Amino acid sequence: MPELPEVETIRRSLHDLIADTIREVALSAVAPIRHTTAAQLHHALVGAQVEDIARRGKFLLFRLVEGPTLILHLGMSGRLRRATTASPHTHMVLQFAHAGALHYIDARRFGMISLASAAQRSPCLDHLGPEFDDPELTSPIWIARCRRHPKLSLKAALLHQGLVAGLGNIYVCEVLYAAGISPLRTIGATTDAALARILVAMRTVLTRAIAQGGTSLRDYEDSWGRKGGMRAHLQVYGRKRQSTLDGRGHVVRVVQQGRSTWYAPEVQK
DNA sequence: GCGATCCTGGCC
DNA sequence: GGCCAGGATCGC
Repeated sequence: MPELPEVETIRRSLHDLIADTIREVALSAVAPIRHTTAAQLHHALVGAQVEDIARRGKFLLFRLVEGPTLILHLGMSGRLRRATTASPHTHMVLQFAHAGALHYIDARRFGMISLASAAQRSPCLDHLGPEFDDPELTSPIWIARCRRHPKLSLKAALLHQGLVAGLGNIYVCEVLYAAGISPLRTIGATTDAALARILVAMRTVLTRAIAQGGTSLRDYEDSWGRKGGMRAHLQVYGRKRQSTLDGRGHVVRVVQQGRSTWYAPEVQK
């Protein structure tokens, strides 16, 4: 469900947990734990103080004052909620000394709960590309990274977390609309100038989406249950047989790699 | 590269 | 009943 702007919004909604201490950890029998065990999670988390909460791509990182980092990915349906009553899909509850309970809820269980060693090495994070706002991601470096994947469609390339971390289905469609380039075009058939436009569009769209608190289509909310406002600004995503929001084209849906792509052929070449 | 697969739920 | 869903991984 959540892409980078939604995960970033959730991260910001957890600010009051920093410096708080985890009193208890409860894990469901089917919690999507990866690369670690329930026992290791208990050992690492109970009694631990939160140093800070960071984000890497779509991953949330709870850095602890001592010990490893708790890594959460929300998959398609994952969410974090302040709550007192567990739902059937609550897989982890962190009970904090001051802030109360934080519930990790994930009906489809595509998300993951993991630990990174103190050295910050993690199989989850190792292959991620740069952050969209990394100042070292200059236009020439971006173009060079793209050129490693000449056969990939732009849709597939931007979804690939190893190229740049954090984009998902909504924002790939929106970025390519903002750049005026077809999602079906391959990188090999895309000019340097067009790739540079994509980098600019990515930064513009994601920055705006974060400012809007993310996109709430169905059930996305931050940890306090607040919805995001970006949906009202989407140009193409989900607008089947409608015009684009700005009225410059009409939106069609095609399927790439088994996933819906929304774009406006008159505007995106 | 691409499709299948992991899951549950909502909607037509 | 079938199709669709903010994702990522693992096989040909």
